[in-house]
Amino acid sequence: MDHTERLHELGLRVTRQRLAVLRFLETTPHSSADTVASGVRDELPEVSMQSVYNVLNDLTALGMLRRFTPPGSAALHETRVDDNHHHAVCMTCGRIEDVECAVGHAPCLSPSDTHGMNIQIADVVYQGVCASCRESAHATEGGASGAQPRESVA
Amino acid sequence: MDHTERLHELGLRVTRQRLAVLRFLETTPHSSADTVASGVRDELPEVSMQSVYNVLNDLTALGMLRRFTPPGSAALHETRVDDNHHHAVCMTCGRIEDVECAVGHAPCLSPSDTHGMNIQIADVVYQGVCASCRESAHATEGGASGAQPRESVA
DNA sequence: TGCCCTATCTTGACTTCATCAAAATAGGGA
DNA sequence: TCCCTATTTTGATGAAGTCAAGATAGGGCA
Ligand SMILES: [Mn+2]
Ligand SMILES: [Mn+2]
Ligand SMILES: [Zn+2]
Ligand SMILES: [Zn+2]
Repeated sequence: MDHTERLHELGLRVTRQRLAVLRFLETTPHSSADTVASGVRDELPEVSMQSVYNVLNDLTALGMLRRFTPPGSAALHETRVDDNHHHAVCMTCGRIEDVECAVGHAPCLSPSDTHGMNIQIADVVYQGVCASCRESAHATEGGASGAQPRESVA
Repeated sequence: MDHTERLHELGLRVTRQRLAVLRFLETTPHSSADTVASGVRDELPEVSMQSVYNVLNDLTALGMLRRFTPPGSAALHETRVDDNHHHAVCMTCGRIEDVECAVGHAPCLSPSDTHGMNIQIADVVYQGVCASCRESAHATEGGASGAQPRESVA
């Protein structure tokens, strides 16, 4: 089913803004509202930021988009919904990879003790260091150049 | 080991601000910077917001505190570190519960395919509806009162 | 096809959460 | 106790996102 059909199904109007956002996220998943706005403006120069936010919010609420928020950055969006996959974020360069669920079908939707909560979503964000960042860190061995995590106390 | 000792171990000065933040989070986990500031001001009325942010950032970076960011709200903090437990957030009232890891010891630190990333942290945020929110929703059955998820499109 | 209603979009102000920079303060080693 | 500098305070600034009101344009229907 294409985007137009799906929007109709949901009782939504098929606007250029909505289609442009959906098309953009189809080819560029894990995009922030800013990134979506820039990308969408290639084919539709006049879209406002507010419209991007509106579209992202509405389509996310209706399950046509998925959103997740990596620590320390803006919310990201993708069209891949309904498979409850996870995300790995590089702590050094910010790269993001999809990670299939480790435990089988609807994994991670069954925590050990939910304290009576009726769990509907499991957002899993792994943080680590990607291969290329490990290499460049190794290359500069103890030096102060190259990709660095942000400085800390003391 | 108490907070003073631990701060010394880390080579940090033992300040009233740091101790107050640690003491407050000991009894009130899952607190935002704002909540921490309010709580800390009971015993130390002069602390600045900036100091609260400084302390939270520094102690988090050094592993003395843990931080996680539930979707749509400010970052929360706790003293319970090193056990990689998870969190369940009620989508209606915002209540937060600790959830032990489902899969054993250092669970969730082993996703199926990490795309070469060296995983160090697994942040798992479950979203659902807590027992008391289910009840009050049931009580008002289709009505427009009571705790409601925020309104959506159309 | 053209009209009309209202969902959607645009504009512009505003909120919240958080960081930056520089001067004042206060740990803690000598 | 004195001094150095880590830490705190103060005040400005930035990023991400929401709110509200008027303008625009989908799309059902004559
Ligand atoms: Mn993804
Ligand atoms: Mn916790
Ligand atoms: Zn990387
Ligand atoms: Zn609840």
